[in-house]
This record gives sequence, structure tokens and C-alpha cells, in this order.
Amino acid sequence: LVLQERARATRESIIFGAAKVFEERGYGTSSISLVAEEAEVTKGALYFHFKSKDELARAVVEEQHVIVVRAGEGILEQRGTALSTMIRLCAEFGYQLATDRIVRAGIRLTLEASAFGHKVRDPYEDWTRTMVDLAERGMQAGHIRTSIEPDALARYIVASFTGVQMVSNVLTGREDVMARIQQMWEILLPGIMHEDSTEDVHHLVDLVPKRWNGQDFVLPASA
Amino acid sequence: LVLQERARATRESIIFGAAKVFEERGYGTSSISLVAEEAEVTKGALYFHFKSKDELARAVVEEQHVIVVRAGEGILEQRGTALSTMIRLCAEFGYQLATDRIVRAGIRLTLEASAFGHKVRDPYEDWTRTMVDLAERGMQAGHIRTSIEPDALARYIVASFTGVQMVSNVLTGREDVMARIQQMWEILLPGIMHEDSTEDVHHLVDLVPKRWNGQDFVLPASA
Amino acid sequence: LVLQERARATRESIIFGAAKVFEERGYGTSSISLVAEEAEVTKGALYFHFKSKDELARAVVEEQHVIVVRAGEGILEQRGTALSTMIRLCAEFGYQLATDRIVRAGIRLTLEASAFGHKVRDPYEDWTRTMVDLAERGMQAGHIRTSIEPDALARYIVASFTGVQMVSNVLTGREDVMARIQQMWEILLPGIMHEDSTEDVHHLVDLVPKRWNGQDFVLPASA
Amino acid sequence: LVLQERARATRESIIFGAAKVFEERGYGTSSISLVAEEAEVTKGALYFHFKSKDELARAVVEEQHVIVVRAGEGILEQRGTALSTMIRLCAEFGYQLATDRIVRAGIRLTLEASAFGHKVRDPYEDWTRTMVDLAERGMQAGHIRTSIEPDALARYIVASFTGVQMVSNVLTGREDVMARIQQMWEILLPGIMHEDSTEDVHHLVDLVPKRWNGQDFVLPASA
DNA sequence: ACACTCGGGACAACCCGTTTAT
DNA sequence: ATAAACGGGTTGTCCCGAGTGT
Repeated sequence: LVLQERARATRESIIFGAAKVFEERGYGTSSISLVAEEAEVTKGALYFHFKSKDELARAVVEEQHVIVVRAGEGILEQRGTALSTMIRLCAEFGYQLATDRIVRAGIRLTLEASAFGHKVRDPYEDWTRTMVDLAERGMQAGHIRTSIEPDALARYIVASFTGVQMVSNVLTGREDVMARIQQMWEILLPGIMHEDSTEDVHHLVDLVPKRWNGQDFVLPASA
Repeated sequence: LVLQERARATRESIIFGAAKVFEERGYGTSSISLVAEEAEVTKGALYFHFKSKDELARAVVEEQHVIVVRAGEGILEQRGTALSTMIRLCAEFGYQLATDRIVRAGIRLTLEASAFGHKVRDPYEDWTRTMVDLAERGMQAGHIRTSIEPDALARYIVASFTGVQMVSNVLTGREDVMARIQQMWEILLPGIMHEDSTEDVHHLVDLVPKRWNGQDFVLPASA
Repeated sequence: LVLQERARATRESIIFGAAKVFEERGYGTSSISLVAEEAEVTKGALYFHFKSKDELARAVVEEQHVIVVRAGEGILEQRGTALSTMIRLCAEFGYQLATDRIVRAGIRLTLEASAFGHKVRDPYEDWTRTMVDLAERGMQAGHIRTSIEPDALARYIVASFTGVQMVSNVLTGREDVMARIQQMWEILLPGIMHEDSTEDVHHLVDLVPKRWNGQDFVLPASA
Repeated sequence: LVLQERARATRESIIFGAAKVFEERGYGTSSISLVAEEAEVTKGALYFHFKSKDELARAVVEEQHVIVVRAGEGILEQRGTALSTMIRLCAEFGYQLATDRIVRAGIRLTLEASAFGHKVRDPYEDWTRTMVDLAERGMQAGHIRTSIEPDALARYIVASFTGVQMVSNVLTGREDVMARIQQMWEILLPGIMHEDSTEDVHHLVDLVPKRWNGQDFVLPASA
């Protein structure tokens, strides 16, 4: 139906506008009117699709969630060693953060979750679980040291990635995320790879792409 | 003078109230009236000491800054190997985050900086610089592998710590930060210590205290 | 459309309420809440139609402008000697000031213009220009002495009228404006009419109506 | 006593600051804090000398009153024909308005009197009375036509002057008041002088000084 | 179903005129 | 004469709903 098609477009436009505003200002200092303006939609239309500011924020987070999960599943379906999958997941997520406004907005909102009513732990726990699985697989395959607890490793990788991405955001607006992700793994790998592993650190690290959108990654500025 | 003493008390009380509110709700969703109520102070008094919400937030951040820097300097003055100093710095900062409301509020505000007008890079860069120095000292002393660039290492430790602390906040309200910090170093150390180093990983990791305020650290829940 | 009709009514009601408040208290000491109350409208409605106090004041001034200009054009279209037109313009404007709250408010606001952001010279200059034209026509027709510069005459008449109306306001709330306008012309005419003019002073002065709204003009009280 | 001397200086400085602020912004939009700042005085000091904003405004008006009255008496003591005295009074008052901030502020406040609690008619009535006296003297001396009522003439001159000065303020910030006052009398005199009068219009008009503060009067711009 | 105009009312940040204690 | 505090009031915005139109 034509109407529904238009409605879909409106909804999408609203979500995109909301992502822009939320990303820049966070939940609290954003306003519905600004979103409406940014999305070139009247407030009436906005309130037809989302019945509160809260729900709008939730919709952005939801949208981010499906984007990220879909991409993650794509990676998980490819086969490859556990370590390479871990790295590819981080690279993919970093790429999304660098390029997709909705993902960035979703992350910011998730972080400020206390400002509106949002369950925030699920995504962290989901992702950690995935990492635990991979860690265990990597140990069974003899690629990852068994002196480390898989739980602890998974938790740390998730936290570490979170920090890398956030600091990159604060300092460069995420222009240098990809390079930072590479460096994260360069430092991490020697400590977690099994000493007998046949995998090569450099080769693994190169799973983080060197170019993006046809342009080279920005390198982190020296402090 | 008595008056100035009262003023000091009022000011402090406001800062503390503001820290409470900002910590819980972030900048945007906090309101001056709520801060005034929390601090048991009239709005008049509040606006006498801080001439805008923005300035109030800045004052909290500032306060956090001095607390953290002072503690950091205390650590730096003690002598010890570079690695042990790095770990102690993280432990100390983690401890502050676990116990001091002003520090927690300051960190949250720093992170949401874009919501108000705040320079946010300086503290990250300062801290990174300190870590670079320590990394270089550690390498010269033969404790840290020279295959890693000191810059990259410093940047990563800062980011990593940031993430650890934040994820701990999201999942447990920072109840398990200290344990997470320990695990972070357990995983990191084997990868960055020089193979000939005489230092012992376990000994180093134990620099992160096991008890706090007389109670044991909460362990991170398995995912 | 029903909605737009309601909106028009609301807007008008706001302007009228604003005129009442501004007339009585001037811009600075008026408050939006008072206007809303006077207009029996919520602040939401008020701010829907006017996005600031400033804009509200401007709207009142604007409204006054069209009322006055429309009336002025009505006079200018009638034919009559230049002098009679001048007098009729003053009479008409005086009448508006005596009877129309919006006109009174507009004049007060114009005068206090520096209190808000308003261009205030245009109306004076417009009116002066009209008077210059009339003065020149009156000279060409041989009714006005040519020993006076038309510019100077026009400027003075405008200023003089302004003063008459204002002093009447201060002393009697404009109850005696019309009589004062008559007296102004009685005194002025002998000095500006050409000695050969066939026009009669008394006849001209009687162009200022003696009755208004069915009641006689109030005479100025002796000092 | 030294203390009283300092108090006097403070008080004067406050009045001067208040005059500056009130002149620029009117009563309503002015604030005590701004006055204190402008006068370089604490609010406490301000409230020691004047116990309310209202009283401060009144003090400015009062000050203006004595300045103007004193100057007026100076003129009245000089002897000269009634007409020349009238003109000199206007010239003097115009000069004050052009040069003295307190006078300007006082006039503005008087005009906005309804915004605070101020009796505003007295000065107008005083001045009118003076003009009535002069008008009667001028008629007895045979210089002013007796066809005009002295009351009406006095009232009109006061109103007319008021308007001239105000329009000059709106259009040029009173830079051209003096020239406008001259023109006012050029136009008025022929209509009110007795036909047998020996006084010369040009000579009279020249009582309004051509220079001021060593600089020529600004001429009114053509409309 | 979808969209828009208009309005409601609570509340935000901030400031203002004023007083109290010193 | 001052520093500090007080409350209440100011302008303005925000989130949202009610009613109407397409």
C-alpha cells in the first residue's frame, strides 16, 4: 500500500534525525522539536510513530542493535580460527561505529541509559557470551593459553574494546578507531596466544582493514 | 572570617549535591532545582556560587580533577618499578571511582562533555603522557618489551582502563571494578613484560588491593 | 477551516491582552504571564503564536502601524486643501490614541523602543514625509507662507503633535487630546498661513471634531 | 567629616550609574545589579543609600528636577522680555538634555512614571505655570497677541517642546535638539507675536545658541 | 492509516529585588 | 558597607494530547 510506504519512509527519516541529534547531544539535552526539525517532519507525525521521547530513543537503540547483531552474525558464519573471529568482530563493530550514525547514537544512548528507562546490560552480556564461546574454542584448538580463564578473557576484551572506541571518540570523533583497534590486538595477542600456536600475530592483526571507504585510517596522534 | 567559612560549607554542599544528581542522571536530565534540593540550599545560594548549570558541572569536573591528580601524584612519588607504578595508578583511580561520588560524577560529566561546553581531551592526554613516561622507563629498565611502541602501549592502557571501569559501572555500578582491574593486568602483563624480567606477574597483580573498606572485592559475575 | 479560525481568534485575543498590559506598564515591567492571564490564554498558546516577549511587542507595534496607516490613507484620499488634510490627519491620529488601546500601546512601545529591539525611526520618518508633501502642496496653492522651509515645518508639526499627545496622556490619560489638538492648530495656523489665503482659521480648526463617541471633549484643566 | 564625604561620593556615583542605566534601558528593564556594577559599588552599599529600586529611580528624578529648576531660575532672574525668556528657557532645557545624563534619565523615568510609583504631573504643571506668567507678561507688554489665551499658549509651548525634544531623541539621540528648538521658534513666533511688536524674530531665535561645547549643532536630517 | 495545527501546562534555567549576619 | 543567602518571579522550552483534515 502506498500509504504504508510513505509511513515507512517517514519513520526512517525520523529515526535518522533522532540518531543525529542524540549522537551529538545525548538524551537529556536533545529535544523532540529538534529531532522533528532535523528529520523535516512535523511533531504530529513524530508522535504518530513514537509515542514518547523515551520510545524514540529506544527505537534508535533497537535499530542499532539489529545492525550490529546482523553484522556480527555475518562474521560468525564465516569460518576461521576463534582468534581471527574475535578480531574480525572488533574490526566490524569499530567500522560500524566509524561510519554509521545510528550505531554511534545507539551506543551513546546505551551508555546514558540511566537517563531514560532502558535495560542496558543485555547487549554487554550477549557480546561477552559470544566472546566466552570463542575463547573456549580457541583454547581447545590450542591457539589460546589455558592459563587464562575464558570468562575473564572475554570480559576483558569486551571492556577493552569499549574503552578503545570511546577514547577514540573523545579524542578524534572516532577518526582513528580502526588504527587503535589494530594496536589493541598487537598488544593483546602476544599475551594470550598459546606459545605453540602456529598463527602469526602480524597476519592476525592485518584482519583489521587498513583502508576504509577508500581512505587510509587516521593514525592516533602521539600524546 | 566566619562568613567565608559558611560560604565554603555551602559551596561544598552544593558540589556534593550536584555530584549526586549528575552521577545518577547525567547532565541533561539533571535540574538545578533538584541539585538545590539535594544540597538543602536555596536556588539563590546556588546561583550565588555558580552562575550557571554549566559552570556547576564544570566545578564538579574540576573538583574530580584535583582529587584524581593529587592521588596520582601520591603514587608517582613512591618509588617502585614503572610497571608497578602503572598498576598502582590504575588501582588507585579504580578505588576512587568505587568510593568517591565526586569522582564518579566527574567522569560521567567528562564523558557527556558534548552536552555542555567542556574541554574533555586534556585529562586523557595528561594521563596518557604519564603512561608514556612510565612505559619508556620500564623499557629502559628492561622490564617491558621493546617490541611495543611506548606511545601505543600508553594509549591502549588508558583506553583499556577506561573501558574496564565503564563496563563495570554499567553491569554492577562499579562494585566489581577492583577485581576487573586485577584481571585486566593478569591478562595484559604476560604480553608486555620483557621475557628476561625478574618481576613476577602474580606479585605485580597483587598490587591491586584485595580488600576495600574492610570488605572483599565483589567478583565479576560470569556472563 | 475551523482550526485556523480558532487560531486567528486566539492570536487576536493575545494581541489585545498584550496591548492592555503594555499600555499600562510599558515593556519592561510587563510580564508574559500577565498578558496570558489578561488574554485568557495559556502560555503554551501564547508561545505558539509569538516566540518571544520581544516578538509579541513587535506584533503590537505592527498592528498599531497598520491601523494608523490605514486611517491616514483614508484621510489622504479625501480631497481638501493641504492644510485641512494636515489637520484632519492630526485629528484622526488623536482620535485613535484616545479610543484604541492597541494604538496607545503601540505608541508607548515605540517610545520605549530601546527597551526591546525595535526600529523606531521609520514611522516618524514616514509621517514626516507625508507632511513635507502636504506642506509643499500648501505652498504651491498659496495657502502656506513660503518663508518657512517645508522640511522644517513638517518636522515641527510631527514633533509638536507628538508632544501634545504625550503631555495629554501624562496629565489626563488623553482625555483632553482632542481639545489640545484644536488649540495646537489655533496657535499654529496664524503663523504659517499665507497672509493672502482665503481659508479661514476658525473653519479649519473646526475640522477637529468637537464631540467624540457622543460625548464632548474634555477641556484641558488650567495649570 | 571624612566618612560623610566618602558617603556623599558613593551616593553620587550610584546616582550617576543609575542615570546611565535608566537612560539606556528605562526603569523596567534596568536592574539593580547592573547599576551597582556600573557605579562600581556593591549592592549592599547601594541598598544602604537607597532602600529600593523605586527610591533609586525617584532620586534620579529628584536630582534632575533640581538641576533643571536651578537652571530655570537662573534664566528667570536675568531680565529680558517675556518672549526672550521663554526661548531661553527652552534653549537651556534643551542644552541640559543634550549634555547631562541625569537630566536625560530623569526625563525618561518621568515619562515611564507609570512603571514605578511616581507623581509625574507636578513638573509639567510647574513649568506650564511659569509659561502662563510669561505669556501674560508678554501680552501686557504688547509683544504677544492677545487673541490667544495665555493658558492655551503656555500649555502648547510646553507640549510642543516636549515633543521636539523627544522626537530628536528618537531620531538622533538628541544630537539635533538645539537646531530643532530654533526651528520650533522660527515657526511659532510669527503666529504669536503682536503685529506691532518691535522685537525681531531673527534676533529672538538667535537666543538659541548656535554652538555647544565648542561644536556646531547638528542639523536635522531631511526626512 | 497517516499527518498537521494548535494548544496545554509543567518545569527549566536564571535573575531580581531584598534582607540578614557580620 | 559587605558577603552570603533568600525566595519568588521571569522568560522560555519541553513533552505531549486533542481535534481536524486527507
